[in-house]
Amino acid sequence: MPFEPSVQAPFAVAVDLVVLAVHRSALRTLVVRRGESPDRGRWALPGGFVGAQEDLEAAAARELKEKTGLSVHVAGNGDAAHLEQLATYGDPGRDPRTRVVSVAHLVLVSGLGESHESYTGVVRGSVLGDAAGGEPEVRWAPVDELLSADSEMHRRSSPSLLAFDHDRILAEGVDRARAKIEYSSLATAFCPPEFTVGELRRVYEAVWGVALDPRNFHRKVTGTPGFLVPTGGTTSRQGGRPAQLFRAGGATLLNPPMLRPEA
Amino acid sequence: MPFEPSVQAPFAVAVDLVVLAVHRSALRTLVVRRGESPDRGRWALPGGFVGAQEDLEAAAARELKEKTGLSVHVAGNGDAAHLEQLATYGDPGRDPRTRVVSVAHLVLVSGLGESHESYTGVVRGSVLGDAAGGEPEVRWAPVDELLSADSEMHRRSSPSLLAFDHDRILAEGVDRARAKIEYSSLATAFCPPEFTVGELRRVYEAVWGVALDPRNFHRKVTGTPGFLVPTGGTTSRQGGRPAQLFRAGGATLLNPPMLRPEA
DNA sequence: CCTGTTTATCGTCAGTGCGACGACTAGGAT
DNA sequence: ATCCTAGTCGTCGCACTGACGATAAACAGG
Repeated sequence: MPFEPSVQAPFAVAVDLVVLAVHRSALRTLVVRRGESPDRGRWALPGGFVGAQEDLEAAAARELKEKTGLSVHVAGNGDAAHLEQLATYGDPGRDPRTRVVSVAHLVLVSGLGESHESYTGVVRGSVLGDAAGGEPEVRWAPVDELLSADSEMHRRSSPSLLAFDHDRILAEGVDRARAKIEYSSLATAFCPPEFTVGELRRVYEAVWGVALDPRNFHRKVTGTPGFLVPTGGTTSRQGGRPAQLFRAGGATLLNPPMLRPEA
Repeated sequence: MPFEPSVQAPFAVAVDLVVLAVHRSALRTLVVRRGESPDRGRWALPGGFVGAQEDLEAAAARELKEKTGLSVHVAGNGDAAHLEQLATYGDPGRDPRTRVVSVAHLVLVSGLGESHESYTGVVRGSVLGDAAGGEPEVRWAPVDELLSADSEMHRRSSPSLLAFDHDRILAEGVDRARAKIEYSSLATAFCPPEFTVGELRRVYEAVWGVALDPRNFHRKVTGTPGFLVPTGGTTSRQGGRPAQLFRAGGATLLNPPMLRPEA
């Protein structure tokens, strides 16, 4: 009994965003407090419905722009964020209202400005007033909190912190980021245009949640051709001995990869 | 001007399948000849629309069952095929009829039975009669042909062999498979339940399109704990000295990975 | 039976890359 | 001056890989 294609359900198609940044040695993600009816008041990943003539990637970029003001150069090493498709979630019943198929996207933004004020400012400064009138509540939540709450949910079967199936989406987005900085130069997307080896190392440490040996890390990244190009300048914004500044090089794939400590 | 969610277009949601197998030292994919109006007569990836209350993965498994008769153990090392989500394609205009968002899936099936008859039989034997009445034309096409035709398309701007944007979907599916057998034990999904080291090596050679040193390959796979489990039996179905038979072990991630020759 | 062919399996050896860690450098703070 | 912090250069041993020799166990054909 083959499925009959002429009977088609009314599908809604949405995009959800896992926006990741490293701030104060923590991997953080952007969450918004829901003002709408299902899961009202819970935190959720930013997202929205796809327009009738809108490309999926364009919808994701538009949502990002609305929520953070950031532009994306898709797969481009420009001044903007990195955006890529993550996975699609379409369980019937994941949204109690109607059948919603949501295409999740992963966004990596530069977040090394350590001042908390200017950091949240990148969100505050550009959120357009939503239909509800007031500014939506937006937060850079440490991923650890959200995910450990998730595993705690498994133990005590308490409801998760995030609405819908957004825990799972976040977990898979974080997994993807953790895996991808291993074999690509994507970690530089978390850094400002110019950065030091130490700053890049702190990105890896925050994303992986491990400590890396500064000497071996330095040898590895400076020894991989095309990964980093020195700009000539130095900075001492971290204290200690001034460090060389680098830009991201042309290489996107790291071969051999950056090894993540196992344990 | 934020996008207004209340205005929602009529989306159709479909699944497309990149079904890969290794047969006669070639990586092949399952294509069906279209009998419907757009691109009628062209080859296309198998696929179909998602049911109103149907999960995406369930829809993919159903389509696979209808087209090949194969069952899937999702992420299970059982007797059946491997299925995983690949990516979602939603460009407006990718289907001239209506807005179709298609969730592509990757399926790896065991195909080492070298008899061509029994091999196509796995398709023939179980295709349910489609609405059109006759049996749909189904073919295991070597991936090289389809993709080289694709690159030829770029040179001479001739229309591609596959309908819609299925060249791109196939290319990304093949890329995923090529990348994934590098750091996971997924290559065993191309093999029957019991197989020899040489058979596994020929899978790698077919998927990557390279020649591997039999001695180093043997050392590598037998030296990785949890990758292969000897069953005790031997076989000489390949001619030459009889080889030990193995089953896939519990390990799913290979660490260190199987290295793909660069050049 | 002997020989060539095919495939499987075991070893050897040199080169590469990584983890562990010592040593030195160049700034700021006290 | 002395500590403290962070960056940078070296060294050593180990693990793994690539190249390749050698042996083993089947079959085909003379």
